[in-house]
Amino acid sequence: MSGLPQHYVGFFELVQDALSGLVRLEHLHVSPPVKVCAVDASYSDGLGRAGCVVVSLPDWQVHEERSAELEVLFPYVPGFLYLREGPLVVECVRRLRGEFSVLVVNGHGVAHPRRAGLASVVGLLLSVPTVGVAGSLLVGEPRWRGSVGDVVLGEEVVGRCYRTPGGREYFVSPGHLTDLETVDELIDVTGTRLHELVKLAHVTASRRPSSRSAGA
DNA sequence: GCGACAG
DNA sequence: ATCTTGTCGC
Repeated sequence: MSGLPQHYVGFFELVQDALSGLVRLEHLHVSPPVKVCAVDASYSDGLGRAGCVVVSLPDWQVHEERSAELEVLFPYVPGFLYLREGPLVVECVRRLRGEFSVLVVNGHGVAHPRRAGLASVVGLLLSVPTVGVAGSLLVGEPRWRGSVGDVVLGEEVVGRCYRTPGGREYFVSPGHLTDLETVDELIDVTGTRLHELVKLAHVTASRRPSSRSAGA
């Protein structure tokens, strides 16, 4: 019922533990104007498709879009999203030709049971700065201070949270080569619309690839 | 044993 | 995530 062979779960946990030991949370200064890349995945039948989009801030101009399709081999299991979406995301971002400062991943970074969510794993494998943006918490609890706040895990602040005018809540955590301050700076630039970057990536991931990919 | 649980 | 009609609101 778990969706993953029981005896493999422990192994995948070890892999994730090893990866989390390689995660480096260091400051990446983000100030406008800056190009960021957002990535997300979509599914149809047994096919998965990731889409990524490079957007400049604060003008929100789209500079490049790319996508990648792969057969889906893993089910979704909380805590193991990297097995399902990691390959898709990595392949998609690798197809980008242009540059970007930070990769925004739909999922958690270090706000994870083993401190290595999809955003962290992808950042490690691609050696690029990443942050994770999620619509709900996997672990930890929010400490609201108005429309923004901290995501606390034990005694440690592992991320930030913010509430949109519409009441939606989002949780942001560093993935790799970024830190809480980077997250704050990103939220400063995008306001309460950081998740809209992921939304753009989702549109790209949902759109079937045109004969030849688009770029700048 | 029971509930929680990114996408 | 994804499958879908109706419905609420600017």
